[in-house]
Amino acid sequence: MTAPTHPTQPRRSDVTRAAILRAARERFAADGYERATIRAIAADARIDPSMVMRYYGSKEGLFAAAAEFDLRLPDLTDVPPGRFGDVLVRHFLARWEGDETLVALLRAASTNPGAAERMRGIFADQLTSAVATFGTDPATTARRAGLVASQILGLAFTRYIVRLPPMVELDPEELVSWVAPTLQRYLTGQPES
Amino acid sequence: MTAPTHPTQPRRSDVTRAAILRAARERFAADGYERATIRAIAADARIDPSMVMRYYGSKEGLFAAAAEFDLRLPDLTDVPPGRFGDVLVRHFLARWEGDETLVALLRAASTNPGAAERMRGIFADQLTSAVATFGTDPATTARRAGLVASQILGLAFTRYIVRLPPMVELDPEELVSWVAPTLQRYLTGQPES
DNA sequence: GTCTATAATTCGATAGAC
DNA sequence: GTCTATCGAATTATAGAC
Repeated sequence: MTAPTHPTQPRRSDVTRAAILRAARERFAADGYERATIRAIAADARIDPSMVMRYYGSKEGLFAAAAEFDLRLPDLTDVPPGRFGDVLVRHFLARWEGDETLVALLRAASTNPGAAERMRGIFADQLTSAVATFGTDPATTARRAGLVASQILGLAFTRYIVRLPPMVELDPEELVSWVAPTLQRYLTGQPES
Repeated sequence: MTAPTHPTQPRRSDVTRAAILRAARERFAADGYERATIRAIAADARIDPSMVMRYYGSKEGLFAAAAEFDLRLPDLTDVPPGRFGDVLVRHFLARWEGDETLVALLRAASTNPGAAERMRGIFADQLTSAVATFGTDPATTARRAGLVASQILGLAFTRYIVRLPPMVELDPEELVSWVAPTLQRYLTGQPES
């Protein structure tokens, strides 16, 4: 382990590691866990396949590193209660289109137990925490977060994975206007009698 | 091709074929397309792996046969317009829990292009037809069907695939009471202004 | 740090005996 | 119709030279 001459000067290995991670996210997002091969990822990153093993130990290890993800949910305490749904849909749409990591995680979660576990962690921890910040009955917090997750993941699944034509063609503003009321009710409403 | 002595007496091969299909649905539902192997399916069905190839030609052919699915959507013309959402959620929940074929299709659709194509067919054809039976503006029919699909598939994805705890623990009646109004608005409502 | 060579599996698919 | 034997390809992972 030789220290770099300057802390701001990345070592060569850091550049390689970053290139591997970027290629891995692309492949996992496009092909899913099983079909994405270390060889293909290495080819994309223009490095030798053995480097992937050297840096990440195994395919599982590589996926774990590549699928690190933070929803970066906004603090809802600053948002008018009536606009929770609107803010959340917009946030998720932007987060989704700007970072393919979550698509990779979504695809992999269907077949890879580790990916499913991470998915549960992200939506059970990060989303539940965000829902808990405003004054919801604690007894219903997890349930509300789960319902929000069901609509958000269903949106992503139909739009980015299955690519259902009407869901692909909807522009973001229309999508927001349809889905925001759903999330709003899951977050602050009551089930129908 | 020798005809059976009685039409009601299935040939031996029919029994074998049915056993293969049942095992295939189980494996595809549990493991997804790539991890489900012909060898494992054959072992479950207590037959030789080569039989699978003989009857279905290839792994793709086997999946195509195993993932045949009909949503069996009820005729909505007999349903009071205000209860469309309620009827649909109940129908989907029952259909989902009673037949693992759709779970197999859902898992496989994440990574297998053919499965995704079939998924698009099912939800773009069968569901859109059902939505079109009542007097919706034809211009919005496909969109409404797509939105319904997003919530229905998100429900299935979180409950049966990722197994998000709050979504697994919700009993069917609670689920219906939360999700029915969502579908109702997607089917008959307008987006928020 | 990087690459070559290869081990060790596993899979889909085929050929052919019975 | 059923099974044995096996091919050929692809994969993850390892060992070790440079």
